[in-house]
Amino acid sequence: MENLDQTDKTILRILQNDSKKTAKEIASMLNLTVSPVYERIRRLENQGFIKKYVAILDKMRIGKAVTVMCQVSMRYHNEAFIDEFEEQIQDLQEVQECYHAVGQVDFILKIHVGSLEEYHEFLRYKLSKIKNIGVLNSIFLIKEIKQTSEYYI
Amino acid sequence: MENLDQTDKTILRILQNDSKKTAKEIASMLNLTVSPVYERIRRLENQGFIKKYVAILDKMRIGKAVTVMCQVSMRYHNEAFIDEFEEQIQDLQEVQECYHAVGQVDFILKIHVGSLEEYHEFLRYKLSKIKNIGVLNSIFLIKEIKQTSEYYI
DNA sequence: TTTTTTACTAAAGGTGATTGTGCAAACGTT
DNA sequence: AACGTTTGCACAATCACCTTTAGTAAAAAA
Repeated sequence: MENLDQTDKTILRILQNDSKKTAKEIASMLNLTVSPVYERIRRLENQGFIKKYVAILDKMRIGKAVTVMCQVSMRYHNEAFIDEFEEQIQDLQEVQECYHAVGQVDFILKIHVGSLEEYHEFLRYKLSKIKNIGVLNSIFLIKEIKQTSEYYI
Repeated sequence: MENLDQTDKTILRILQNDSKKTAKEIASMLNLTVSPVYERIRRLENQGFIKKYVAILDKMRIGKAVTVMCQVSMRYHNEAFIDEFEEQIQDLQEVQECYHAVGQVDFILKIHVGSLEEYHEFLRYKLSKIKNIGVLNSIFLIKEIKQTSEYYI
């Protein structure tokens, strides 16, 4: 019940790369009929293996030419400040990802903006407004070597 | 032709969060009928704004409990070594993302594995096998504050 | 004004999603 | 070995939506 067999894994691999594939197409790739494939997909959804289906946009096409990994360290590490930081990050549209890290930095943020000017404004008028930020370190990503949402299973 | 109007942007925002939404549902959200919505979606696909549709898995559910940002600097910065690195990264299943950076480090990798043990093996038997790697710095991500594939448009 | 473009509504045919039934193989138990 | 249970699959039928086409209206350009 809990485990994924090889067929499940193959279905997940296919859907991670193209969720528009029909149950029919997947079935013929697996030498099955539609219904077992359909049932498996529904089970994978209901059991939470598949979290959601999304469209992936071309970031250059929509004018997000600049990607930055922003490393943030807090000045003081008390719970209230941390909570406040995490809350405020949610509302920043430029922040696509934010993680609490362990090591040299406290947080790592992935930022998408249209230009260096926009990034400057993001830093100056949004990120810097959050209290208690100590060190702030920007690493600009100038080329995508590999970029996927797929997990290997 | 080239630009996105407000309707396009709303459609893209909806599809970035749930690509299973039907044209019918989107149409009713926008107070439109089905065909203009459908035509716009097809146009957004054909013009490359929408790159693909994917299923997003729950990484904990599929046993990828450990996420690491791995910062790599090369020993020598000649083109051949760089190209070789970029090629070999493609084949590493644990690497979900890899970017060429500018600043203190040369590359940033996002790694997903099931355990610290697995990460150790990844470093030892896969990443370290790549020639010319100098500094290698692992930052463990212990909590997702924000995690999406959506671009704000 | 005329032409062209753009975005829309409406309707219809094709296709896939969805569901139910039944079969067959595998497994566990007696 | 025989029986019951479970699991996974095939088949078929219905339903909903996708997809396309044709036609209309409004706005922009000539």
